[in-house]
Amino acid sequence: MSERKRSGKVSRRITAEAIAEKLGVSAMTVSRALNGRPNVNRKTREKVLSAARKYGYTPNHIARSLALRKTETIGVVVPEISHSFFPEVIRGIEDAVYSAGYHLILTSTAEDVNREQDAIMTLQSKRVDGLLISTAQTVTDHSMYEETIRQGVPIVFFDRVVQNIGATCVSIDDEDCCARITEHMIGHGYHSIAHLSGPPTVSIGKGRMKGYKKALARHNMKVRPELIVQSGFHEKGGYVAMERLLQLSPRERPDAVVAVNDPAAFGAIKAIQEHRLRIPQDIAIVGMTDDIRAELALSPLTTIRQPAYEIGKSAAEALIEEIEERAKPGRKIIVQTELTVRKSCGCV
Amino acid sequence: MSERKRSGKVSRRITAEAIAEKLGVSAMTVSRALNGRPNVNRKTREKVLSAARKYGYTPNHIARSLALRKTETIGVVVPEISHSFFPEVIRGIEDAVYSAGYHLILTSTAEDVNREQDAIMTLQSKRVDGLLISTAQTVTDHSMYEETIRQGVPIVFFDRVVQNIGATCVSIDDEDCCARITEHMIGHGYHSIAHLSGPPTVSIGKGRMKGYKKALARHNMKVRPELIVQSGFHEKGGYVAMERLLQLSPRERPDAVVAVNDPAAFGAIKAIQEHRLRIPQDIAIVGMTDDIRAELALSPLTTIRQPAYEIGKSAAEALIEEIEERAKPGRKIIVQTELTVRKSCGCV
DNA sequence: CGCGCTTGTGTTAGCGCTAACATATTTCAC
DNA sequence: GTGAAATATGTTAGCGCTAACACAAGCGCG
Repeated sequence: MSERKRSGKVSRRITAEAIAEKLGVSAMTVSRALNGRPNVNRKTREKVLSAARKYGYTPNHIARSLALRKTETIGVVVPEISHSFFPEVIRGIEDAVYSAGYHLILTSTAEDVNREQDAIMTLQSKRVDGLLISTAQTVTDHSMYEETIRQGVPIVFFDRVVQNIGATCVSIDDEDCCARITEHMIGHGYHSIAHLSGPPTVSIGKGRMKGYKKALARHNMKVRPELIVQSGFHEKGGYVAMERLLQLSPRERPDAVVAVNDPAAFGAIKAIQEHRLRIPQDIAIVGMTDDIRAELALSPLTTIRQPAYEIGKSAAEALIEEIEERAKPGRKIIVQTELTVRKSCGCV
Repeated sequence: MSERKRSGKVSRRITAEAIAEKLGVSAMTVSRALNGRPNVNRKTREKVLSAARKYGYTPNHIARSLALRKTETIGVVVPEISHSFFPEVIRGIEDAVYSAGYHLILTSTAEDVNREQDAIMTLQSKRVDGLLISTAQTVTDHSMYEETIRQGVPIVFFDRVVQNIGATCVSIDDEDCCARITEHMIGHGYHSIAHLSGPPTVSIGKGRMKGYKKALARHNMKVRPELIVQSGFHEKGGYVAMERLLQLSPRERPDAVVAVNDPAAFGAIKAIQEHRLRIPQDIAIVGMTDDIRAELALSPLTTIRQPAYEIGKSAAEALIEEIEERAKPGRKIIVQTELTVRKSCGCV
């Protein structure tokens, strides 16, 4: 029990062992008292607790994690944090995680595959007990996810999910959503409905495209390939894609647009307005997500409300269940959505 | 070197020591090779690296942290994550932290003092190397911050800062900002300018109030107490506060409103519209923050752009400098702002 | 009154890593 | 070729905690 420290910088922090020494008990007794384990005399426990308070003891979670081989921390990997969707998801995650006594290491990948790989690696180094991932747009190789799971670290995907590798996925039913909102447009009597689509590499992009086509098919409407333009998930892409649609001759031009999400819709709205067309009279448009800006838009955007908070919360809860082995991985959890009708679709 | 594990659950993960054994070298050599330290034979280093790759070795950062007494992790405490300001700040933090090789544990307090205390405690338990804090609205007792600093954990406050306890603060010049935008209103010729104020317990609330009064004073305008209503930082408070102002008799009623931030302004706008008053003709209004919704509002909101990303980035950079002892704590870092003129003030 | 049982506590060792020191090997000047 | 410096590697111990086992004392019970 050497009193020397190796580095000059002496840690001011008191350890459980130091408290033990002061009280003339063993470190183990202190540990037991502090963690509320049984088999500690009431008197002893009180002595320990009051000493801990007195000396400002903060348990060293790092040492604890090393000894117990668990960190009570989960890693979150999101593609971005700027827009309203992910913060809201994170809020849901935070709440669930907090009440289960876990913590949250947040990494964002800026939609970059390399950064995502990097993030997953370092989160593993930090020995997170599990991972919550929404994939970057360009990810196509899933081997790292599989490897992570094989190493015993459960993953729950949310929103942008990866099916078929045995991990639990939490998302909305993209296909159904998009079909519903497309049918809403069909119900309005539009007959030339365009789709600004997401990248086909991402589950959401694929699912929504499928829903769009399905809705058309159900009403015997032809899919016109020139009316499907890939916009991606961001405003800028929506703008560019819409510009492209507006180049079509007036006869070919769509009278309605189903955008893959709200930000893309905002971009499209900007393009439509620049062409001095009216929404919804000249071109109606709807989005999906319910971005906080949707209500404020010049022509308030009809959209599918995607309950970001609930997605985050259920994903976190599912992950913690799997970490604590109270549930098996590989579940599909669908979060309910609802159509939020405003004006951009042509309703009142 | 017992081969038995205590728990049934055997860790599949390979350790540096296991690699050492396989290669017939010592654990130390492996450690040196992996960490790029000098004094390792080139051949040996390559052997180690390729073995590490081959066996899928992930360094155990927990053990490393324990040995080195540093975690390369910083704790972030924010009051909320839903609105556009904090996500943007976090993005700035994330970028700075990522490029310095640190990581980020995020906690949000929901504006609750107890949750904040709790968060700081557990972050300390996790032995974060430093803390980035934006205080909850209701915090008045600063002893925990001081205690944390005394324990050797640097804190950098951002946005909602705590002065005079020796910690570095990163914020905008609240007083100056609010004075500028108030003077902008005075320049428009409004002579009955109200202020929706933040809570006086928070640096921002105090500073902006001061700026508002200063601007009036500079132009020999009287401060009329009935025109100062506390709204807090959120939409709802803005709405309620504005309702109160609208109860005033037409003679006393303000012709312009300076809101403490954009969300409060949005609440106020809602109240104004419900009273069928026009913005800016009947009542002009300005905010501060530049919320993403500001541009989209019916009468696009004139505001002071508060560079959230830069605030996050400089705060994180400052903290890391202090952690690495390249800078001393107690600095005041002011981030520049700019007036963003739109329509709600009466311009154009 | 000796047996097992419960309760309280201590001891030992190990989680996986790395600093500091110790030792072996090579390099090279003169 | 010899001593000193430079390079490469090993050994020991410790970061702060806790599981597993060991042990001591007090308990009731037939």
